[in-house]
Amino acid sequence: MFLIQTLDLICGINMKSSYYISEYKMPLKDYFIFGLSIDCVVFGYHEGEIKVLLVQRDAEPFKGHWALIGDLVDPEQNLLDAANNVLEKLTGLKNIYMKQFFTFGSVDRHPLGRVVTVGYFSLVNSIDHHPIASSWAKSAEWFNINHLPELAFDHQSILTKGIETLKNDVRHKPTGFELLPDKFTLLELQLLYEALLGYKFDKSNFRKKILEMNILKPLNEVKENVSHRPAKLFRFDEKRYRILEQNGFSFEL
Amino acid sequence: MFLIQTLDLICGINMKSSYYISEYKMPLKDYFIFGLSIDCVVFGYHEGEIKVLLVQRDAEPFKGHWALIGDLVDPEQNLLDAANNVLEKLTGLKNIYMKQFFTFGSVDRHPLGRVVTVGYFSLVNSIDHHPIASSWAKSAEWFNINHLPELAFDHQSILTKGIETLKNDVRHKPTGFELLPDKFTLLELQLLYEALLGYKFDKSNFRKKILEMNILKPLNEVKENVSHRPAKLFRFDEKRYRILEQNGFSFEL
DNA sequence: AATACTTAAAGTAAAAAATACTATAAGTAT
DNA sequence: ATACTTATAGTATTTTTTACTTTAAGTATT
Repeated sequence: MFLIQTLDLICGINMKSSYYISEYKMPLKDYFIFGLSIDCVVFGYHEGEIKVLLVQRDAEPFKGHWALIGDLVDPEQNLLDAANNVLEKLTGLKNIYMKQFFTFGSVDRHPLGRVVTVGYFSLVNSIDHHPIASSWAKSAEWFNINHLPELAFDHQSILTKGIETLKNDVRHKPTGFELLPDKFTLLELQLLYEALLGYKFDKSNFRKKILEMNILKPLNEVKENVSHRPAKLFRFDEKRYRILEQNGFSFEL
Repeated sequence: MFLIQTLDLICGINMKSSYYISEYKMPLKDYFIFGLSIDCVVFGYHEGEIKVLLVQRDAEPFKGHWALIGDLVDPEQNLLDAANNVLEKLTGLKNIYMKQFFTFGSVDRHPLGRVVTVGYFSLVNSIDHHPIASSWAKSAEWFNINHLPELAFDHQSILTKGIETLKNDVRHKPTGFELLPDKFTLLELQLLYEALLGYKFDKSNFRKKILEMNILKPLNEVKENVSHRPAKLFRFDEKRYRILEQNGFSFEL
């Protein structure tokens, strides 16, 4: 499948300029020296705060610094598969919401050579799972996105861009639901959106607005073990949302 | 700067697992065989239609098919520089609005090997400039985005994603201005947005809305050579927009 | 020079939506 | 039984959006 070994041969029969515009400065195979990695911004939500999962490096360079979870991509692996693998290895979680948000490719960003990294973010509701078992990281921790430590490599800019993308998505798509447990109350939803957007909603109006959208499926259950009137539980109705979306509905809060 | 030649040496002294999580299946250097390319979706606007610039391939594979403009990235070149180069080589245009929108990395997407491509889109107002001079393309043409020919490689999906991103951006950011000449009338702006969004605005209300945003600078000039009352010309005031944006203003049409 | 025609630009009333606030219901804890 | 907490429904006011009307300012024609 990979023809790189025969590239020079191909070039020999004048394929050099047949694929692309450039007059190449060097043999075609010298263009095939990029490394590709995934860096994953894992968001969680706990007690009114948006968190991000970081691991502490136990090896040089940047020993002791915190970093995003990431890994080199195997040349036979698709990007999204690689991203899912990275997350699964660290947290054991599968089938998590994942979204590619930006690709970082500064020439100098990595000491090993020209490593281009694709940034993904994922939204996780079970903030407890993070069994760390890695040869290069000694611990993993959730950090409030407003109180971050110093990060390794260019992970600060990756994280910043990831946060920016999340905050932007949240305003126009029902993104946040992935951060809540499957069943949630309207107040829990409101508090999440307040944390994400950074401002308060009027309780009554928030309820009205979100219910009128018709994207929540009411369950015949109520919150248990609360010392006050228990609230009804809802579930996000993704199917319905997709239908509404196709008919021109747009989610706005 | 590039340490790839010495990677195996490094691996020899047990750096293998110090950067990343994985226990690698093969020598580290075998991960550095990716090619990286840029594919650029060039949007234009002419007589009420949104257009995209395509070139026709004059070489196998996909000879005769239309394709996005693109090229391999030089290992010593930053991504955005590479994207700007691609555009400049084909159109001669510099300092064009460019935005990275998605990275495509299917294992099988390219016959030369594992080539990951970063998708950019650009917005161009001078739809006339496209002096084609290339060894692999015989012509360049603007296509209405609703009437596209069959495309080479996976360019159909890249283009689709690019169009989707543009249409999405347009609703929440003042993106479209780059498609108009520097000075424009309110009706011209309205017609552009109608083409981009696919529905009509009430003229009077559109004017009111956009002027109240305070992101247009009125000029002391009017449209010339028209056979009716000439409209005032405006210019997009990007500086002002940035300030408003930081204060929480969000562009919505 | 008067008239017709086209588009610009301003204004206005009705409808809809967002907002702020009030009242009541349904549960737990003491 | 009473106090307390949160859920849930409702309503009146303000603001925004929408649909429509009127007037102004230019060109082209007769």
